[in-house]
Amino acid sequence: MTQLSLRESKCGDCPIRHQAVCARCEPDELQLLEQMKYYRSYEAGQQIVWAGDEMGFVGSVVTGVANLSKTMEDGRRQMVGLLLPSDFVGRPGRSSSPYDIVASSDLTLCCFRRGPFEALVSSTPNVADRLLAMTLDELDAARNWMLILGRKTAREKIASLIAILAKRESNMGHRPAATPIELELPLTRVAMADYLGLTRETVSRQMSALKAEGIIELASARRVKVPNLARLTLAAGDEP
Amino acid sequence: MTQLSLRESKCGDCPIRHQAVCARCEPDELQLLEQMKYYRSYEAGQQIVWAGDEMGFVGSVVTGVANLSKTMEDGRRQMVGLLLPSDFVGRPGRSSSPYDIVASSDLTLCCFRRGPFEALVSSTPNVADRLLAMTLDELDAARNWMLILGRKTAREKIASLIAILAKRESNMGHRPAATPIELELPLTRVAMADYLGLTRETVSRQMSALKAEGIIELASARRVKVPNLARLTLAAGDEP
DNA sequence: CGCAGAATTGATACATCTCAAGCTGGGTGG
DNA sequence: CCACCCAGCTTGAGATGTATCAATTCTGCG
Repeated sequence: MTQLSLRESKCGDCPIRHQAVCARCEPDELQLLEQMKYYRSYEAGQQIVWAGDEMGFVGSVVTGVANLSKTMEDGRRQMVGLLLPSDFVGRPGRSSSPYDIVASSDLTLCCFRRGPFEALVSSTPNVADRLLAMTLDELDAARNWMLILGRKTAREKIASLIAILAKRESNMGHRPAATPIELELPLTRVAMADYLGLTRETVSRQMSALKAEGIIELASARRVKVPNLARLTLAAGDEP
Repeated sequence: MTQLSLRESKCGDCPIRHQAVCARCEPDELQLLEQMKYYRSYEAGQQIVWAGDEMGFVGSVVTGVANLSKTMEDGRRQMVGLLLPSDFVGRPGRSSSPYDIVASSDLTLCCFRRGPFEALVSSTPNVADRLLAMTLDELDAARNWMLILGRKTAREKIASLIAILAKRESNMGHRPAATPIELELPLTRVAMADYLGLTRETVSRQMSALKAEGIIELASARRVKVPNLARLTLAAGDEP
């Protein structure tokens, strides 16, 4: 972890430099952030914040995957946010999180103490603008997710989730559209169930069904290959 | 409509002056908005924007209720936003809406052309800040809604929706907590079904069930009385 | 009064959940 | 090196909640 902090101490080298909340910053603004920032690391499965807890910082996911979830008293849980590298954690203007935040995989956050960061947002339109744009994007994502939760079948839900991850994966590598895509699921079956409003058993069954149809291939439970993204998108109930 | 426009032409008299995107504006800023703004009126059921359409304006709901929804090719529809007075419509930085926008009731919008509004957002931190705060609130609402869609039973879903509307209603009137609340549902049964990811028949049955249990009373299909908000909240699966 | 849209109610079908058993793969200790 | 274990995953059989299909019954309104 210390190693990581050292390696990534220069914002210029940061892997999320051009997607995160700092994306539009000019060199002088970046320097302000550089002075404020510090890294935190978490292991897969580790709880970062409990719903209702005080949360003294905000930050960006640098590497790894985290998730936001809500839990009912009787234990039913719904994931409400999936945070991939460059996504923002925490809310300026509020000191506690209404969600549980958990590291789905090993995770590194680039953090800022809340007070100083809020001051920076007020004084730096390039940060405020980027934060607004990111929040609006998240709202769009949440609304697409609502369509999945409310109206799609279990099969379509699974296909939708894999398609989302596959698209993110294929954008990273700038591949041509028709190439097969391979990816490692950053979620357990239970986490997938919590994402999609299903049970673990239904997730398993639908994964097996998609595999039997040749829409996905499974090297292991977590390693998925998508030979044809268009077919997967079709199975997800989305127009290509 | 013309009458309405005239009546509401002064921002100082506007019913949503202190909740909408203009809430934090100083008098001089308000004057800028005052010059830019214009009203649009829609009748109940009227389509405001089709998904994918060009949308040259943004605005605030002044009176009435609108909804955002997504529709799949086979006709399945999921509502993804319920816009009540003071809520913001449209997204700065994007010229088309990814959602259908429909007036659920007779509706008045306070509109701004997109270009000038975006310029104003850049130059007026009081507007930008308020817009960020409103967007973050909408994101929270969307995430609560995701819990409803993904994990609640039909009965809990109906109770949740009525509770949301009842709370909004009771906040308006500043009543003491224990008073019975009466409200007019701003949605048809079909719209409720689209909100909750159910069918109209299931909505009807669960409404009847809640009525039979005395958790709600129905003067007509649309007029609901909640004798005891705590009981309704309990039926919604939320902690009081 | 009578019509049309909205809402309710009933009977049945089906997708997903629930409960219960196995399976698999990777780590650990004898 | 093998036996065991455990968490994660898969599969099966039956229960159940919601959708679907099909009548009615309301309700507001011309």
